[in-house]
Amino acid sequence: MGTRKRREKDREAMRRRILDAAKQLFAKQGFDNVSMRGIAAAIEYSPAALYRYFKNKREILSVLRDEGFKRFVQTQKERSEAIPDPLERLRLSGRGYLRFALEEPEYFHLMFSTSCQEVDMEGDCDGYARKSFEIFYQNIQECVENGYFGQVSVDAAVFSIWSNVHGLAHLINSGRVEAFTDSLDFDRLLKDIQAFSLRPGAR
Amino acid sequence: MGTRKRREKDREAMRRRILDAAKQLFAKQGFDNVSMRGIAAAIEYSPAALYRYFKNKREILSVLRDEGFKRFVQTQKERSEAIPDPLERLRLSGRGYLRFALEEPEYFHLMFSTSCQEVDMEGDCDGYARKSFEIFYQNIQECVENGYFGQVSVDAAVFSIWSNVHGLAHLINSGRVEAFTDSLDFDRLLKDIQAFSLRPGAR
Amino acid sequence: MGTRKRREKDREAMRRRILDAAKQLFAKQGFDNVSMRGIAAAIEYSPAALYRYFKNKREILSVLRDEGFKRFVQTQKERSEAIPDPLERLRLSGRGYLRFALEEPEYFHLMFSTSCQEVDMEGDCDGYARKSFEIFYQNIQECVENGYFGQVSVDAAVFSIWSNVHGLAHLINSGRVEAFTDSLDFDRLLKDIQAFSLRPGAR
Amino acid sequence: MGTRKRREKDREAMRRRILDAAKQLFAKQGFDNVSMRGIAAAIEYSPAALYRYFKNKREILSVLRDEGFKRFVQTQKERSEAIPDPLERLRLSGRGYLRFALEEPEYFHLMFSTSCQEVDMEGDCDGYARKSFEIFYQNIQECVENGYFGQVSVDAAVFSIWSNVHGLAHLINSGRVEAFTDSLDFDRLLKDIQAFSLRPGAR
DNA sequence: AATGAATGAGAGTTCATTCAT
DNA sequence: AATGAATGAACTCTCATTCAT
Repeated sequence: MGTRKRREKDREAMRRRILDAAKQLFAKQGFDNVSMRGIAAAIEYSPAALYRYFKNKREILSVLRDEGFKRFVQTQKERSEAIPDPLERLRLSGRGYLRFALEEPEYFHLMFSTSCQEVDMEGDCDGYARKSFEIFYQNIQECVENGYFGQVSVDAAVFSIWSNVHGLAHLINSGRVEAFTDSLDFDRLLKDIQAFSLRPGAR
Repeated sequence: MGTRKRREKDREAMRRRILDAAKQLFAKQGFDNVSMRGIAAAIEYSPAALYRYFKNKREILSVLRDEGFKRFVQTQKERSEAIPDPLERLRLSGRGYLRFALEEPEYFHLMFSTSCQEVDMEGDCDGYARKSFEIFYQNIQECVENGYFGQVSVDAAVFSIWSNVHGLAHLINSGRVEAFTDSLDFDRLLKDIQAFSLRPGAR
Repeated sequence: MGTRKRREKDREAMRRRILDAAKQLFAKQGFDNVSMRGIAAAIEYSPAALYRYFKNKREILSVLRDEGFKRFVQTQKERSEAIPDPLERLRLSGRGYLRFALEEPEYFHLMFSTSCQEVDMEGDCDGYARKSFEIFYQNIQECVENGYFGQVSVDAAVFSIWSNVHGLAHLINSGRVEAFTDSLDFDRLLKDIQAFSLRPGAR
Repeated sequence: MGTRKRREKDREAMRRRILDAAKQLFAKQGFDNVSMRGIAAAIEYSPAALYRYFKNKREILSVLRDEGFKRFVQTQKERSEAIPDPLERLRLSGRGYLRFALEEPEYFHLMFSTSCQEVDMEGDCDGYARKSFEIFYQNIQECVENGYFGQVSVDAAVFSIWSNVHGLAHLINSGRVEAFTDSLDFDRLLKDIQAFSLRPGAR
């Protein structure tokens, strides 16, 4: 029936509205400082209405984080699959990571700014995160095996490069890069940073 | 007067006790989950007593953040002043940054994980942060000028290396390094990461 | 019209299903802990559906209590009508009272444990209760007139014997008999109690 | 210090006020239908104030029940200790039970109208109840051994007589005796009822 | 200087009930 | 006839904060 489908679509749209409002608020004020009342007010519904769509406050966060990871992995995968050169793949992957962080700062915040185990990963976050990590790890491994980074353990390279891009995303999103540079050409700066952080290692 | 001095000393001691208790609790339970009651209980005073020493809860946080920055800059300065070799200085500085992040995770969180302007920087944080940045910047500049990092703009090197150590601190503190490595020798791993991230650049 | 009748029958069947579900739940969880949602879920309908059949939650309770009384009186009547010997009739009546209390504890609670006037007796409860009392009174009167209970006013015997069985029902239902006896043969105990409470009186 | 004592007295007075208000409300409206707000309103305090004196709502009930039992046992004990004749003792005890039920209907309701195990007897209720029961049991046993009640098991006599007085208290408190008798001399009626319910048994 | 008492505000959550469909 | 959506009111309980003592 058309009605049935319509219903489902409406329901999904409502969930979306709630999630979007919550996403903004969580990122802006932190999970604890956001109240169900606040979310409800943001979408101009009654607090009780939220409970028709989500079991409780925690579930909203959980779903959001899940979404974030899913979307993130998606982009990472797409970007990396086609490229044969591991170094080029790495560059793309890094740019993807950064772009995700900058374009979806709320998701990024929700995904990475709370401790890993704190909220015990109710959804598939864990799975997605691991998947994504494995792709990344493979990528680095190829580079290391090619000798591009010189004498270095895969683990060291992995966490160093991850830290690099992760930290950069963080510094940008928290306004620290802007605050401390006079550089006018932001994109140029980013490129230079990446070039530097992926510079070849001593043989 | 002796009495006067005594009074002030007592007062300072009490402030200290409160701050210490608060810091502990913040680190253990997160800022939002610490109540004034909780702090008061920890030092076995009544909640009302706290208000003789601090205007409100926010002030406690504010002072702690301020202290965090001060202490952080202090260490950074001490470590770097004596060492003539800029690269060695950089290594020390990085280790200091990391150690601070790991030993005082809540300070670190307070200082860096909240958006720059969000918490309205009541204290001198801003000044300290700038001071610290300048020292760091100088340090990198020397390295670049020495040609150690090869062809790279100072800004790019600055933010790349900062990102590196900042991101690493973050990944460790949020449990992500632990979660994704089987490495048993954590210290070894950290050393390798630093060596890699400060590897010389192509000339 | 056949349709009309069919309609009514369906409606009645639905009311029945609701009442039965409600009764079960009331007995299991207590009146206050049963929600309309709960009742609806039990019959796999939507909460809103209940309101086509009952004005509100109170009405469900009211109807149940009414039914309880009706059924109670019915049993009392049936049991007593056929038996000519008043004492034997009394025994049967007492056993009926007790059985009702034990088999339908929530009905019993609804009927007797709330103050008489408190719940404003929307239905015919009052009438039924009175009817039932009159039968009982008659019964005792005959026994007293026969001299079975010795020298005693009808009123005294009436309230004493009523108290007896009522109190016993109460003590059993609230778990107090079980809690305070080691007797294994519960039925035997009940029989002995009745025999004792209906023992003949001094001439 | 005087101050200290004063404080404690005030505190105790406040607890008393809360308990009294709660007692009335619980008895009148049932535990579930009484809100902390309601209790607070009754004593013209803020709801939050209650939590300074009691951990939560359940604790209030628990303390009240405890008090009820303590007081009840006290009277039972006092009454029965001095009297050597077991039958006379029984009469006194029964009158005490009834008087307690009528004079403190709220306590009585709280103590006996909720299921035994339902609220899992956090306080000493259980102990008091058992103590009281044992005294009563002893009393009946003596009567039975004296042959006063004729051929009957102690258990049967115990629960029969307890039921008697318990049921009577219940019927009176719920307005059912008043509703169903025209008797003008209420005290006379009670005496007759007791005389009847404690009539000697056949040898 | 320190505290016990008190409270207003607000948290998450549930419920009986209504109404458009 | 039945339902999904929605809500206002209520619940228990916690918190930061003030104030008389």
